[in-house]
Order: sequence, then structure tokens, then C-alpha cells
Amino acid sequence: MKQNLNIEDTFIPAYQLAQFRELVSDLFQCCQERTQYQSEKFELPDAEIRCLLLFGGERYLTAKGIAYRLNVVKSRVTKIVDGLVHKDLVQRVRDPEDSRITLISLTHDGQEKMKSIRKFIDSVHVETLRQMTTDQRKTVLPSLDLLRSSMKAVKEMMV
Amino acid sequence: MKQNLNIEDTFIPAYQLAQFRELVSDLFQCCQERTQYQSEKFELPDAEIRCLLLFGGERYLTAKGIAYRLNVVKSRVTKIVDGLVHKDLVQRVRDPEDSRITLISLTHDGQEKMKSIRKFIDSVHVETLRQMTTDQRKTVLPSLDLLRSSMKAVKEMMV
DNA sequence: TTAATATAATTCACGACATGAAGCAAAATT
DNA sequence: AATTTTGCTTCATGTCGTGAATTATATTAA
Repeated sequence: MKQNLNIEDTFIPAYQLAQFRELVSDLFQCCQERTQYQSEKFELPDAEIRCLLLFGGERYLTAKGIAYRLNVVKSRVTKIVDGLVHKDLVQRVRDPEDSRITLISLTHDGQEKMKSIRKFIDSVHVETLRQMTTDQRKTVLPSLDLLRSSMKAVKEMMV
Repeated sequence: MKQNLNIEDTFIPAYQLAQFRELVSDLFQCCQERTQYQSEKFELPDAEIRCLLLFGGERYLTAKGIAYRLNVVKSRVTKIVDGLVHKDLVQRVRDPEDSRITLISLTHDGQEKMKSIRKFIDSVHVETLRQMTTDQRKTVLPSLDLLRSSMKAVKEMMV
């Protein structure tokens, strides 16, 4: 409790705030640009890529499950899956147990595409980490973890 | 050069890659959520908010300049400014020197809005930094700086 | 000075991303 | 058997963004 109070009172110098603002904005933009690059490289809208990437562990997904994981409404999922079906990357099958449900699974092409996208993303991450020394990585990763906690804590305050 | 070669050969363990992937994805999502929250809070589409925030140093901006800074095409700027004019946050005036140019400036309401958005963003950043101890901040900020360099270096490789 | 060219902004047609309301069909409840 | 719930789709709407064509004003060249 004392700890908490102490944190509340902490003064953040202006230069730190300015630096942080700049960093967050730059990092965010980098992520966005990579996403865009990815879309062009794989000739697939970003939403469809994000959907494809959900098929890793499970063989079958439902529209509802996809909506939850992509954090979008169900009607949006219908559109996304329509696109992927049209490109023959994914297929719909009726659930034999409950015919309200349509099970969605990757086609062969879809699997290949998914794997190559995964590979690309991993290579970008690996290259990024390779820009650092071993010691730097051992500092940076925990720092990011701390930042994540902090951001999530603030997010809770916002809602 | 030897240093460089050394870096090239660095092996990234799978657990570090997995951790990094997770972190980047989470942090990116946090930023997106804050952006969305902001839009709702200030009842303004994100693009319009980003445009408003450009008016800090300069009193007048041109469509061309806004396009450059927002990293979008000019026709998009027309739309964004249309929205802001309609909400009476911004106004267009002909450049007396060169009547091809329309100068865009904040109205009184626009200034107020801009200031309050800035204030909000700063407060989020300050709160985030406040979640950490002074020592942690002294580690996290340089780490982010390093990460930014690394990401930018990789970006160069991608293009 | 006129004619050709360059520049600034806008309009228009298009596609991606996303939401929410309304509808339909198949379970599950009552 | 009738009602409610569930899973998905359709449709209307709004945001974000691009690129080609157009209009109006400046600049340059003949």
C-alpha cells in the first residue's frame, strides 16, 4: 500500500515523457508498416492474414471462435471467411453434430500460405533480435514485459 | 565488420523468439485499443484526431503538408479536413500569396479539442511510466530505444 | 504575350475494415 | 408442440485509404 502510494506520487520528468511518447509512436508505426508490407507480400488483406494465422493448434474453427479471437463481430468473420473461401485457402463444412455450426478449416493451399506467413513473421522477429547483442536481449525482453504490464494496468484504469 | 559478422551468426533461442512475438503482439494491441478508446472519448474518428494533433508548432498547415505528415494521399486529406471543417474544429483560408494553396488552421474549438487530446495522451503515458520505479524507467527507456533501432534496421532490409 | 507545363487541391470510383440490426435455420427448453 | 436460444448470414452504414481524372492557379518557355 505504501509502495502503491509512492508510485502514485512519482514525478515523471518532461524529457522522459517526451522520449516515451516518441518511442511508443515510432514503435507502433513500425508494427503497422510491417503489417502493411505483409499484406502486399502475401497478396492478402490483413484481416484475412490474421484469420489464417489462427489455424495453428486447431484443425477446425467456428465463426464464433474466430470472432472472439480476432476481436471482431461475427458478421465481420463471415466476410473474412468469404474472402478466404473464394481464394480457396479455407473451406466450410457443416458440423455433423450440430448443423447450425459451420466448421472452418484450411485447404492445402491455406496451410502452405499460413506456414509461409508464419515463417516470414518469425524471420522478421529473429532479425530484429539479432540486431542486439545477447546481453542486450537479456535486458530488452524483460523491459518489454514490464512495459506490457504497465500498459495493461493503465488500460484497466481507462475502462 | 567482425562485430557485424558475429551478429549475423547469432542464434536466437526458440523461447526468446516466442516471448518476443507475444510481447510485440500484445504491445501493438494495447496501442490500438488506446487509439480506439481515444476516438470514442473525443467523439472523433482517429484520422481526424491525428490531423488535429499536427497543429502544435505551426499555426497554418497545407493539405500537402498534412498528407506528408499523416503519410496519406492528398485526396484523403481533403476528406479528413472536410470532416473537421464540418465539426467547426478547423477552417480553410486562401493563401494570399498563392491562391492555389488553401491554408488550414484551428478554430477556437479546434484548439481546445487539440489541447485536451494532447493532455489525455500525456496522462496515459505518464501513468504508464508511473507504473515503474525510477530505476526501471532508466532501463526500459533505453531498451525501447534499442528496440526501435533494431526494428528500423530490419525495416530497411525489408524494403 | 501566348502556349505549354507544373503544382495544389478536389471529386469520384473503388476496396478494405468494422459495427449493429434484422433475418433464418437448427437446437434446446418449457 | 410452442417458445427461446444459438450460430451464422445479409444488409445498411461509417471509417480509412488509394489512384485516376479534373479544375484552377502559377511558372516556364517559345
